[in-house]
Amino acid sequence: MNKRRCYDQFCGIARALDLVSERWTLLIVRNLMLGPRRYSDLMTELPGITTNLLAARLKTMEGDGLVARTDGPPARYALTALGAALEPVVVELGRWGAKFMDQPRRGDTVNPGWGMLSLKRRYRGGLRAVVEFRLQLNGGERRFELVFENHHLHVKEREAVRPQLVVAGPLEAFQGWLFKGLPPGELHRAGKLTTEGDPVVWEAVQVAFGPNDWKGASARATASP
Amino acid sequence: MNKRRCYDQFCGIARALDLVSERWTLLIVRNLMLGPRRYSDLMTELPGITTNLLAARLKTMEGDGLVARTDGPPARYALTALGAALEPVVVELGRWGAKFMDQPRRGDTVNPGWGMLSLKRRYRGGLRAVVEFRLQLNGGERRFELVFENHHLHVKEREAVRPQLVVAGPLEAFQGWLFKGLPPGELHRAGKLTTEGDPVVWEAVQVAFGPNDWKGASARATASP
DNA sequence: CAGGATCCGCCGCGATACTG
DNA sequence: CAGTATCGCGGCGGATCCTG
Repeated sequence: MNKRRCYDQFCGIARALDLVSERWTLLIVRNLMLGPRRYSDLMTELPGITTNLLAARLKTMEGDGLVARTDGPPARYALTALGAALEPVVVELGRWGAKFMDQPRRGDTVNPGWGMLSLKRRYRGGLRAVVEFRLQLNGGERRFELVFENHHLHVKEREAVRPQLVVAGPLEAFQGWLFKGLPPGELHRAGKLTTEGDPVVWEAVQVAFGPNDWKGASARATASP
Repeated sequence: MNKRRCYDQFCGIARALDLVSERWTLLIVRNLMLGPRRYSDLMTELPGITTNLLAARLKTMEGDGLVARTDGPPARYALTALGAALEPVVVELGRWGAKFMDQPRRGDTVNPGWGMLSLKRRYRGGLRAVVEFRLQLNGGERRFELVFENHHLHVKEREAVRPQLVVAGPLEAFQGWLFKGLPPGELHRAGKLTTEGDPVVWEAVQVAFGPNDWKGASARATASP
């Protein structure tokens, strides 16, 4: 018993897949990238997963050192340093998968948090700031902290600590700006984005996000002759 | 019939996993990254796969546009541009998996080609050259073409076209140099590496490969507080 | 009610045998 | 050489049941 399926190949890629290629594992990592979550949070934010699989995955991921369970109550699951180091893998998967993201298909579930995570691969670098996004959606609000470092963007779902800029508005306004390429000044139908804080940072944030590389060749893609 | 298992989430990561998360798929991509292969080549170079699964994977991957089958004889499978665009995903998986590559475990199969591919993530950039590596191993020789561009290293298993440098030696000598950090001048037990061509390029190649980031924090890793 | 555990049916997977 | 056919098992999905 308890012998897991593995490739038995002396290769980093195969070793990695031994640990993360089971179904749901990388999506759990994705969701935990926004911050620690409770079991029930993951159940609702991972549409389609079943309780037995979530429990099993969290157990093996904890055993492998990818996530740590902080005893509660309530118990929370968080990425360890090892699990967080999967971020480049997840980001590159998202970059590649963006080619197929023209439209939501019927039956697709949508989560604003996933869109926030996709900003990681669009950040062009060169900014240093802490920004908070407040997405208003039917009756609620979700707050994301964006920490821009020189070559990396951190995104967490939580209140930002001492943000230099707060951008607030309905979800549709953020979508229009970030994913449909509308200038923030022309978001009439979707409602407007309001900002509070340093206008210089606001300008820089708009510049810092590259285009959504829908189907286009990715910036780092290999040219294949 | 023919409805594949998918996550039904409007998220690039989930979309990508819908296409490549089945078992063996990314390892087929890995092996094809070295160049086109025949069915029987893949069978021998993917230890553990069974013929029914290889046939099934190649069929769905061809249907998804990841690989193209060139009618033979002999028929060959090659990555399409879409499939080749998975390279960053595979490379980042290998970077993460390198943390677990201290030693081959018993039962592990080893393939020098996988080691050559791992050089992609270790290339520090800044070089422009075409180099050929000739790995001598029990009774045979395998030749790899390394094309160094400013920010990217191409690796194919084939004779290099007009290489400025040829490095030849037993497999163990390459392993000692590239994976055990021995200076090429001190490879006495493993046999020596001989070079032919531009000595300036040879110097630059030795500098161009960063350390094998065994367990260490990767250069681009996210620092997690 | 949060946080799981248990049971069952199905299909993806692995092993082997067989075919053009 | 390049696959197809068949079969058993275990991972997975769906549902229900337990326990603080």
